[in-house]
Formats: sequence, structure tokens, C-alpha cells
Amino acid sequence: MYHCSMYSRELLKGILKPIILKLLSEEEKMYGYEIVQKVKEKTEGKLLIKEGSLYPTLHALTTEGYLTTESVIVDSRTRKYYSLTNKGKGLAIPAIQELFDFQATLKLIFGNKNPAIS
Amino acid sequence: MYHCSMYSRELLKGILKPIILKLLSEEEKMYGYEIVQKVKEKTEGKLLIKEGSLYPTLHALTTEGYLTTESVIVDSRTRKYYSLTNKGKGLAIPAIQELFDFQATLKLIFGNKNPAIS
DNA sequence: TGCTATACATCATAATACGATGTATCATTG
DNA sequence: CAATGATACATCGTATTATGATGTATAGCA
Repeated sequence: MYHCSMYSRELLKGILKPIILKLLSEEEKMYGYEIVQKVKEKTEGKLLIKEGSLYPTLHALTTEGYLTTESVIVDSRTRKYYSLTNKGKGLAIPAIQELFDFQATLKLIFGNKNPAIS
Repeated sequence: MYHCSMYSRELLKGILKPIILKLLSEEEKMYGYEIVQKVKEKTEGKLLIKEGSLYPTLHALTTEGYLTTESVIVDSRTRKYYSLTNKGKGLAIPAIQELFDFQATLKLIFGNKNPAIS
């Protein structure tokens, strides 16, 4: 079997990068802590991004050229704003589409709520 | 931060076990190859379970007491049927519910198809 | 004869979310 | 005033797991 899922291996494992890309495609620029709060708010507390996941991922996306950063001091605390580069916007579109499709595919399997367990 | 997502770490990484549990809660008993085909069929070819993933997972679920097996020879080829134990049914219900919720939560973030990229 | 489908299996690897841990400031509250 | 919790960043080792590669074997078809 040479061929794979329509969905990349990364997607099946991880939804963090797509989430970041999705939020940044809606918000222009955001800082790490804000992303954590936004996801919490959007998902009604059901999805809590961990710092140990988020910051390394933001760094990775930046290193790969998908994000740029801008540091701002607010109330003596550092905020590191992230925004999509053009390359990042190019990545965001298929990534978001992919996860949208993935969500729809899950529904094909898990759509009906009540399992038929005898 | 002591507390986690509503969703288990396993879920965020893997959807294979829930898929198996879901199918076996609908079908009574299935063999490995049949599961691969069923997922392919249900998802219109978008999700292709790999043998390298499926068989080890079936073995693990069996070892953990969630599945029982029954081997049958059909056309000189072995079919190993798997079915849920009572313990397995107990696992299936929350696992399916969890993935159903997860799917709905993804929709909260990725629900609107068109990203607002300027 | 070779290819595809059926049908099982194992193993090493790569990817990544997380827990634990650390630093630092500010606001609140007993 | 001291303690707590929220804000805000960071790093690192670990555990988990889907997959590719590989192997065995039968059946059917071109």
C-alpha cells in the first residue's frame, strides 16, 4: 500500500499548529497567553492549550518562517506578538481547510450520538 | 496549571482506538481487514487505516481485556474476528462520546470554512 | 508469470503534546 | 505584610502512537 490518508500524518497527530494558524488568520496578531485564553474561550473551556506545547510550537513556526514576532512591554511584562508572514498565510489556508475536512470526516464516523451497543 | 483538557491526551493524539470501538459497537464482530475497508467506505476514502497501526492496536486492546478474538478459516485464509467484551463496551461508550464531543469542539474553532486572511 | 486483493504480523522511527520546572511582574485579599 | 493567583514568557525530558518497511501466505485474474 503506497498511498496514504487524505490527511497528513501531522494532522492526525496534532491540531495545535492548525489552531494557531486559524486564530492568527482571524486576529492579525496575538501573543502566546492570549492564544491560550482565546482557545479556552472559543471552546468553552473544553480545550486548554498547555504552555509546554504552545511556546515550542510558536518558536518552531517562527523558525520555519511562517510567523514573525514583535515584542512589546505592557505593565513591565513582555508580550511577544506573533503574526502570519506571507508564507504563513500560504500555509494557513490549506491547513485550515484540511482540519475543516477532518472535522467533517470524523462526523461521518462519529456523527450519530448513540452507539448501538446491545 | 494542574488541570487538563476535557479531552485526554490520548484522544488528541489518536483516533484509532475510538474508531475501532465505534465500529465494533455497531457491528458485533469484525476482522482487521474488514475494519480497514469499513473506515475507507464510511469516510469515502478520506481516512485509510494502515495495517501497521491497526494490528498492533487490536492486539493492545485485546491484551487490555477490551476485545476477544475468534479465528475462522475462510478460503484457506485466516480471519481473526474481534468483538467487544463487557469491559470493552464500558470503554466504548465514553470513548465514543469523547470523540463526538471532540468533533463538535473542533467545529467551534474550524466551523466557518472561509478564513479571514487579508 | 506477475499483479492485485485478501489477511495476518512485527519493529524501528519520527513526530509532538505534555508535565515539570523556572523566572518575573502585578493585583488582590486575608 | 504575606500569600495567592493571574499574567507572561521559556526549556527539556518523556510518553505516546501512527506509520513505513518488511515479511508470510493464499486466491484470482490477465
